[in-house]
Amino acid sequence: MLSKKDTQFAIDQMGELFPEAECELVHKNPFELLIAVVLSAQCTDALVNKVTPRLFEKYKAPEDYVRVELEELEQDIRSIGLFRNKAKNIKKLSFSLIEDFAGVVPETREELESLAGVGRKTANVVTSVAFGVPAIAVDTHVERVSKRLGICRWKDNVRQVEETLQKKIKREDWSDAHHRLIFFGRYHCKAQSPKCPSCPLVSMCREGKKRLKDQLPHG
DNA sequence: AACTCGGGGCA
DNA sequence: TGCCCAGAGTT
Repeated sequence: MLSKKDTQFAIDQMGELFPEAECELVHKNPFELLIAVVLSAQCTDALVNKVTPRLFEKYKAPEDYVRVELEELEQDIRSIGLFRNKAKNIKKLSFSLIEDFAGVVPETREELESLAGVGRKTANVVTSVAFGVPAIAVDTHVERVSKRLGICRWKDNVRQVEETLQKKIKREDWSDAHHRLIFFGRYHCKAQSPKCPSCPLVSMCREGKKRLKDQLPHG
């Protein structure tokens, strides 16, 4: 596995490659952030940002989502993938917020994870972005990059990936590191054809060296 | 552990 | 135009 020092170096390099890497969700309150992150499951933030302005104009509070007809909510988010699941989850989640949390978005990961449509990744994003609790949300980009580079082990589950990253990265750097890993994974260390030949990290990357040697797909 | 949900992006 | 992407929930 990559040492703490090498991990830090790798993440610095990602920052140089993508200086623009930062949070793409710009929502003022925790409730809107929560809805936005739930919507963003399995699709890009850019796509979510297309529907949220209209959505948040129409729905201000959990009560608004509880009251609306499911079909109407589905229509309001239909340009996003998995809109039927998401509409259902948002209605359930809003109901739970009112019933269990007095209409206020809870601040702990455990409480957030009890809400429909909120898994570990979404919960981590909400606690870190809305409540300033440092966390590294492990999405598929973060997981893939961490495994390819050898920051964590191949067989690690999401939770182990998260723990390893938090151990190897200084707490005050978690937020930056998170976004750098995501940008690097999305645009450079892509799932299908990672850009190994032009990657500043191949020399320390087990997977990169292997892909080049074995002529595995790479761009 | 595998499958499902579904539109968007890219080859 | 068809393959691949991205999380959470269900079985």
